[in-house]
Amino acid sequence: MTPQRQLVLEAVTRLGHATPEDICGQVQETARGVNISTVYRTLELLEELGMVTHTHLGHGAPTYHLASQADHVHLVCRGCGQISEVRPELVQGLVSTLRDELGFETDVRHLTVFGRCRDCPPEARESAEAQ
Amino acid sequence: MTPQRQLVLEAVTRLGHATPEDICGQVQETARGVNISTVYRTLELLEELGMVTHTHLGHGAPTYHLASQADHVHLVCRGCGQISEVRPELVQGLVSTLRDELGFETDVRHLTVFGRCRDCPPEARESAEAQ
DNA sequence: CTAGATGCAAAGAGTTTGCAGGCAG
DNA sequence: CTGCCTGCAAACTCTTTGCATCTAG
Repeated sequence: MTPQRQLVLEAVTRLGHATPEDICGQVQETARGVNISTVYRTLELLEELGMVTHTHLGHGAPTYHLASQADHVHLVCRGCGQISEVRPELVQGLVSTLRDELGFETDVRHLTVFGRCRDCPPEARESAEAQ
Repeated sequence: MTPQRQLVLEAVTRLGHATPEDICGQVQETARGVNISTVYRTLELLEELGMVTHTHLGHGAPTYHLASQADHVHLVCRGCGQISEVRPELVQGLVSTLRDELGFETDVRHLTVFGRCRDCPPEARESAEAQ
């Protein structure tokens, strides 16, 4: 566990929902010389170790979470782009169904549901282009 | 509706689950000169018109479907990379819960669930790297 | 003639890789 | 000394954009 790795882990902890670039920026506030490729390599490593996970909240870069803080499902509103985290219990039904009917084990922490939130009219044209 | 657009639409129809590059290849079997940027522009247009939709089945390029054929949910196995389509009824519970509790309208056609299929042991290291 | 559509090439994000140098065991 | 880790630069994939040309109305 080198200083750089420590810093990446701290950045993920502090930021939550952070892209590799966000993380790199945060790390560089402490250690200016750290390279983005080190961040990518470290994230890959931390993910293999099961310490962080990522999910895709739109078309751009993925976002990283501490695995221990990742126990929730993401809702992304295509109207306003708002991202909410909801209790994993809300998808327990789905998870059970998939397990019972198909033997499929869902990775709940990676699950992202796209749609439209209460405040965004169904017709509104994509303002945030969340995909 | 130009010939190129017609061809893109036909390609999406024929291929299903196709990336822009796949589609471009298919189109070029009929009209050699068609450019990938035309494919991108056309897909964007067709999507605005509600004729096609896309979803993300992994870390790479998105895949496109005819909107009329897209009424299913995708399951992606992180072990073997297999993609299955399941009846949207399996997620009705989730959709209803999100609507009733949060007023959130789920876009079922865009939903992709990652996990591990019956045949892939939970421990197996990512062989297909589907994210 | 005019507007929109196309092909091409270049630019842009995001990510990965090869390599030389550095540091710890 | 050896191996892992790092920074840097280049390469790569996927996507978008600017521009000149073409074509249908």
